Amino acid sequence: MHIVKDYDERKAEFLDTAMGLFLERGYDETSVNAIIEAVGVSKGAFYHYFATKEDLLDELAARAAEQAMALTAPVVEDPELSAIEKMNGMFARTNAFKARNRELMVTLARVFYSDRNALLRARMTRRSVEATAPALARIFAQGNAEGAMKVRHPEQTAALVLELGASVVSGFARKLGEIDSDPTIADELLLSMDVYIESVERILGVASGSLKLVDDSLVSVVRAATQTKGKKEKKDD
Amino acid sequence: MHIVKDYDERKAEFLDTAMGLFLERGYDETSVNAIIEAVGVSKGAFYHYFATKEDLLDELAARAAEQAMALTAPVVEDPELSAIEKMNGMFARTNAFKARNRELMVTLARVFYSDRNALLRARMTRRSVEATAPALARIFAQGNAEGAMKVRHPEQTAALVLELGASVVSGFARKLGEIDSDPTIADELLLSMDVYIESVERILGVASGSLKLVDDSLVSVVRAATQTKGKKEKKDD
DNA sequence: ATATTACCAACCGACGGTCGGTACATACCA
DNA sequence: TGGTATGTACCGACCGTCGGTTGGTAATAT
Repeated sequence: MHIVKDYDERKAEFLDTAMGLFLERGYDETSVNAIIEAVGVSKGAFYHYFATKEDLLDELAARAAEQAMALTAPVVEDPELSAIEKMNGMFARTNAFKARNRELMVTLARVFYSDRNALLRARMTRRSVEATAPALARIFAQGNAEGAMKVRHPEQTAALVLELGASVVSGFARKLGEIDSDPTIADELLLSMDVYIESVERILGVASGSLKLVDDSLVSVVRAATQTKGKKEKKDD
Repeated sequence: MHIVKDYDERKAEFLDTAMGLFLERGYDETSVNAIIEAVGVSKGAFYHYFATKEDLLDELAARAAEQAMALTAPVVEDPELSAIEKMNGMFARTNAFKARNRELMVTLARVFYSDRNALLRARMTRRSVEATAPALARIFAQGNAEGAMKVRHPEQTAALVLELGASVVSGFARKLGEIDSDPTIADELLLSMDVYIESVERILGVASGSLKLVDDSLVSVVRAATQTKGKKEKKDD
C-alpha cells in the first residue's frame, strides 16, 4: 500500500497530528513512531518532511506565532486607534479567541504547566515574542507621542512585557495543575492576573485602570479550567 | 575493583560532575553514561543515588537555589536595613558573587542561552523563585510600611519580579550567544539591564533611580563575556 | 554470622535517525 | 497511445545510543 498526497497537505497533516500529540502527552513523551502511526505513514515519510524531530517542533512554533500575529494584526494596523485602545483591542481579540477555543486553551495550559514541555514552551514563547515585539514597540512609541505612555526604550520594554506575560501564564498554568479541587483557586488566578496588569500599567507609565486586559470571557475560561481540573480526580496514569 | 565512599561525599561527587557536564553540553546531550564515566563508577552506582536522571536535575536545582538563598540571607535578615537598602544589598551581594566567579557565570550564561537547556533552566528558575519569593515579599511589605514602596500584593509581585528577572537574564544570555564579534553588544546588554531596573522601580512604586541593581563588577563580567565570545570565532563543533 | 549498604556490569525495550529501495506522478518521445 | 525516463513521495528493516532494570558481589556495620 502506498498513499501519495500533496506535499503541503501531508506536511500540514504531520504538523496538526504532532501538535495534538504534543499537547496531549508532551514533546519528549511523544515519539516519532507515535506520530507516524497516528498519521498512518512510514518513518521514511516523516524524515522526508522534517530533518529532525526538533525541526518539526520549530515549524510548529513558527506557525503558532504567525497565527497569533494574524489574530491581532487588524487592530495593530488600524490608524484610527490610540495606543491604549490598540493594546486593549489586542487583548480583547486574544481573549475572545481563548473563549472561542476553550478546550484548546485548557489543553494548552497543560503544556505550560509541566516542566516536561519546557522545550516546547521555550520555543513557542521565543517565537511569539520575536514576532510580536516590534508591533508592540510601535504601539509604545505611539503611546509616548500621544502622551498616554512614558516608555523610554520601546523595543526593550516590549520584549520585557511579553516575556513577563509568558512568565505569568506559566505560573498561572502551574497553579491550575497543582490544585486538586480548590474552588478558591480561580480567584487567586485572577488576582495574579490583576497584579500583572497593574505591573504593566506601571511599567508603561499609563494611568491606573486604563488597561483592560481581562474580560468576562477570559474569566469564564479560567473557571472552566479549574472546574475541569477539579472534577477529574486522578484519571491520569 | 570496588571503591567505597561515604554517601554524602559520593553524592556530591555525582552532583558536581553532572553540573559540570550539563553546563558544558546541556542536559539532554549529557547521558547518564557520560556522567558515570566521568565519576568513574558503574551505572548501578548512579541509580543507587538517584531514582532517575531528572531526579538528579531536581537536586541540582534545589542545591543551587539553597546556595543563592544563603548568599543573601545576612542582608535580608538584618533588622537595621530599610527595604530599599535590603534590595540593593541583595543585588550587590549577588553581583559580587558573579564578579568573583566570572568564568562560572559566563558558562552559566550558556545554559540560559540555548533552548537545549530549557528543562534545566525551567527547573532552576522555578526553584529559586520559590525559595526567594517569600523573603522578597517580606521586603516589599516592609517597604510599604516605610512608605518607600507601593506594592499592593507583595507575594504575587515578588514572584512576578523574580520571574521577570529570569526572563531578562534569559534574553540577555541569548544576545551573548547570538553575537559573533560585535563590540557594541555590551552596551546593548546594559541598556536591557537598565530597562529591567526601571521597570522594577515602577512596579514597586519606588522613586526612580533608588534601585542600584548594577555595579561596576557586573559590568566587567558582561564585558568579559562579550570579549570571550568575540575572541573564539568558531571553536565549537 | 548476618544484615545492610555501596557498588558492579550485563542486559532490556524504546528511542531518534539512516538507508537502500519501491510505488507513483509527470514529462518526453515514439 | 503506449513506452520509458526522471524526480519525488514513501517504505520498513536496521543502527547506535539512550534511560533504566536486574541479579549479583564486595565492603561495612551489628
